[in-house]
Amino acid sequence: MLRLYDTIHGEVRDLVTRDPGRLSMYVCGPTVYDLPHLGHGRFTLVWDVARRWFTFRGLDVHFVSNITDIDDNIINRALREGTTESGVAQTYEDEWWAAMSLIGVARPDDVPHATQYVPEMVTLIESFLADDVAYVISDGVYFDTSRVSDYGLLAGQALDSLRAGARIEASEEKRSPLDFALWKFAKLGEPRWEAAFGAGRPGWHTECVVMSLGLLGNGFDLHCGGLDLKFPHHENERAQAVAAHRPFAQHWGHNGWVMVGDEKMSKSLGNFTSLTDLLARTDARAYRLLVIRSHYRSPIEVSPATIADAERALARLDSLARRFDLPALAGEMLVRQRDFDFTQQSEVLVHHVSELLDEDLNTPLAVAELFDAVSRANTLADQGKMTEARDLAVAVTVLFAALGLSVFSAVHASDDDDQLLVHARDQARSEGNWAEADRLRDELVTRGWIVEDSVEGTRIRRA
RNA sequence: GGCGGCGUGGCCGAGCGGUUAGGCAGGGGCCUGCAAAGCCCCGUACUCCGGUUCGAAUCCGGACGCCGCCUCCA
Repeated sequence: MLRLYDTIHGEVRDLVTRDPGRLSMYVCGPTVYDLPHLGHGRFTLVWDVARRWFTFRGLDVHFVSNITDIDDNIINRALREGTTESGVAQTYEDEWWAAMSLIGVARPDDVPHATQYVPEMVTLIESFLADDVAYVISDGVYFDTSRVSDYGLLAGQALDSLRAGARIEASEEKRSPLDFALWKFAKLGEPRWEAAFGAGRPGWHTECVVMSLGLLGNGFDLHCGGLDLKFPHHENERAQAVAAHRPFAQHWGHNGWVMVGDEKMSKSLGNFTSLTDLLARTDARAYRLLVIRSHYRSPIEVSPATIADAERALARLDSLARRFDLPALAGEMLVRQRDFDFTQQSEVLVHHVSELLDEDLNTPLAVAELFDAVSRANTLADQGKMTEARDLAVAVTVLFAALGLSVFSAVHASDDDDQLLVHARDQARSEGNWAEADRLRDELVTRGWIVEDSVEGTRIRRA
């Protein structure tokens, strides 16, 4: 049984699915008004890993993640740059998918865009107004949080204590500081959708509840996002579902922050690194390895040092693939356990790792187990037990692939001149002409290769 | 003010009462023509103070320090 920490209950619980064998999963996606940063990178990696693991274990996962393509930040950016909102959204959505592709995050099964769901949102807001769960003030339509008796469930706080701590908001018209905008009336020149209660645009919290329920239906299984969405975003989604008398997500997952030094990386602190920048100068797999080396609910430290550490660890995995000449797995492809035949020894490894990952996605322990298996595979190979060694190495790469980490021999295309040098070196070595062999190695190194000898002859890979 | 989390060896990072986490870096050795890759050995950590226990990094109490949420944020 797969188990996962649930935010509402505050404990690891069985991940019970609405339909046997099928998992419906919604992850709050980005608002596309800027380049993705490392925090986006982490949450997409964490839930991509979850999706992949659940899939590996045999679940038929329906994975939905939205794009918020209308929002104040988008409007502001369009104003500042003298372009259109849709232009801004398109630009940064393109950047988003480019980064996702580089980082190996598989495309969701459905990618709803907020602007495509406005009529459904209007209908929902109308029903709230009819039920007096929502009210209109000068700048928009607001949700009356006092109408949801268990408001604060996700935050683990009662309405009263939340209200006591709430800071003063700009609008004095709101019945409570906690009430949130369902709809913002359009000011002059702003994008607008017509509605009986006044032309405008939807609020963020309304978008996600409409899209998740719209695509996954009542009582879908799992709703995920970064820890900072727990409150108020997810709470407000939930409140709307409650007010609409629709069963909502049965299980909630939240991932931890990306830290810079001792501070959370965030837009408001301005201490963020764009994912796009990182990927331009680093093997994207290193970031995935860095992410899965710690638990998804823990904060992670991202710095040049921790990235470099992960890159070197990755090199160890790649050298295993190189040693056994293993094919690359993962990428867009989601691997499934049932598609592989494991030998008895490998089966033991798969079993151990599965136990760790099935229990709240304990990727750090799983990774430790896998690195341990790397050593064992190399030891077996050193002892000449190549068949056993290779079986274990294959299992390691399959399991990493199940986490979306593609392990491969990073041999990039070498041109004919390089190959001539390699052959010449093999020739020199077979003749015991060490001086010439060393000279040829130096030349290959100058050309940007790392040279390794093996029983099969000289092998080169990119430095 | 309310709620939650954290403090582990040079660094990252697990651990949920007793056993080697793992990675990276460092030292020694093996292998190798020399390297590289790989293998073996080594470090003996848990903020502090009490308590429970045969035994605590792990449970309880307290202190100190740090972080986050309650506002847009992944």
